[in-house]
Amino acid sequence: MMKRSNLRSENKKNSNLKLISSAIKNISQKGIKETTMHDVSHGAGLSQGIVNFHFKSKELLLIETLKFISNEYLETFQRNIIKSGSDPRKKIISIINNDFSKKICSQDKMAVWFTFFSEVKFKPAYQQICKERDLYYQNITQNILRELIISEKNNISEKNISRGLQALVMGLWLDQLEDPDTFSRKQAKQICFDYLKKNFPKQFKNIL
Amino acid sequence: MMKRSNLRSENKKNSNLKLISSAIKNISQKGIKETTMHDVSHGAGLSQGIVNFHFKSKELLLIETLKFISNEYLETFQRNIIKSGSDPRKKIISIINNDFSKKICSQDKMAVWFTFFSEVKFKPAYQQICKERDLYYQNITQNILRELIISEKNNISEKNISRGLQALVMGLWLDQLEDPDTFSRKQAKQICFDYLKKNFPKQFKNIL
DNA sequence: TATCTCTTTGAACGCCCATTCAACCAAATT
DNA sequence: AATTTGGTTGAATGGGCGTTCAAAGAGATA
Repeated sequence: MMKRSNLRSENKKNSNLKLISSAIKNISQKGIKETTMHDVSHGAGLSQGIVNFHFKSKELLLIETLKFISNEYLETFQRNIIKSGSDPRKKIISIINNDFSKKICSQDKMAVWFTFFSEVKFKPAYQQICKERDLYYQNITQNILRELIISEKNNISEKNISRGLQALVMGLWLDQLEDPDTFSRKQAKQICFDYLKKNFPKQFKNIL
Repeated sequence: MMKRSNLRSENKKNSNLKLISSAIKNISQKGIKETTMHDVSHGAGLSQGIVNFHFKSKELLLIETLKFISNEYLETFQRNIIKSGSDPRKKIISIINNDFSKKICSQDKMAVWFTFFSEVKFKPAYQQICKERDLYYQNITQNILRELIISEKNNISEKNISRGLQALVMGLWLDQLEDPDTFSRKQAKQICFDYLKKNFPKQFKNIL
């Protein structure tokens, strides 16, 4: 089982990755529909028919591409939470820092995300991937916020505040797309921090 | 000048409107790229070449369609503010009520909005229309929030809170798309009201 | 009624692009 | 070295769709 020919499978993985990277780049510059198979394969330094060989069809390539950026997001998300220890305040701050990090909140990535979002309604496969990522985010966040609510001893709705925070992040991401000139990641973060501060004044008074 | 043949110009207007309505319906069900000229014209009860006659090209039809829903939004937005008098609290509440009204925050409309949003980066014409709408919203909202900040006597950033509120609304709209089953307009409104309450506790304590 | 103008029709055209596939090449296996 | 397996190429195919346009229809004008 573990015995796999080396060079070949490495090359295959490489080609897969190059094709997905090329897809991301092209989608971020032109959108899904004006990205052709030729664009993707040549962007990866390969030739015409290769995408169909590796992914069967354009649609399946797109699904793999969405999975890829979704996983990439979740990985840094998890890594950052683990790094921040057990203090719920630090955990939620690390989530926001991650959401507006240079790597995650770049114009290209946002363009790709929202391109896929806009198709979610018509493509069950996309919806599933997005929903999974959302649920994961929501569960983690909601647990952290629950701890904060208990410590703060206020009676706000855990569901509403976590949904609100997630929506706030998404809305600010969208600003990045619509208004790249006046958008600043720093300001976006501050807006999220203010949201936390107003909801948990005691706990965040001195650290934000 | 005012003398215009009656039946003809009426029919023309009618056809225009029918085509735009058909475009909205089709886009909300399939997205822009899978909506064909045939879909649009036949959805309007007309035939193949007619869109090109009225709008020159598919792209120009799309631009007119975006203008149409943008105007529709702005009209109810303005009407609602005027109706709510001069109390800034009532004005901001009416904005939120409008944003999550059945007419504005429907699945179809949201699907169309986000379909266009996702193309904003590649289509200057779309960006202009969206940006204009955004700026209008932002100006009005910011003025209202300024009044609230003064009354409340707190020193929060007028820019940040207005940007935050707008992002919150957009993010909640997006929930409607991604998660239509668990989304509720009532809950979305409540999340926005909570946002106001936390920022202006004195003024909203007893009315939300 | 006859003529002119505006609108509508739908077949025909041509481009674009995803997909296919025979031929080729390189790596693994024997 | 010979054979098998797997990856790559790029020309050819075929379907879909935006656009064009000649012809017809309907309203205005005289």
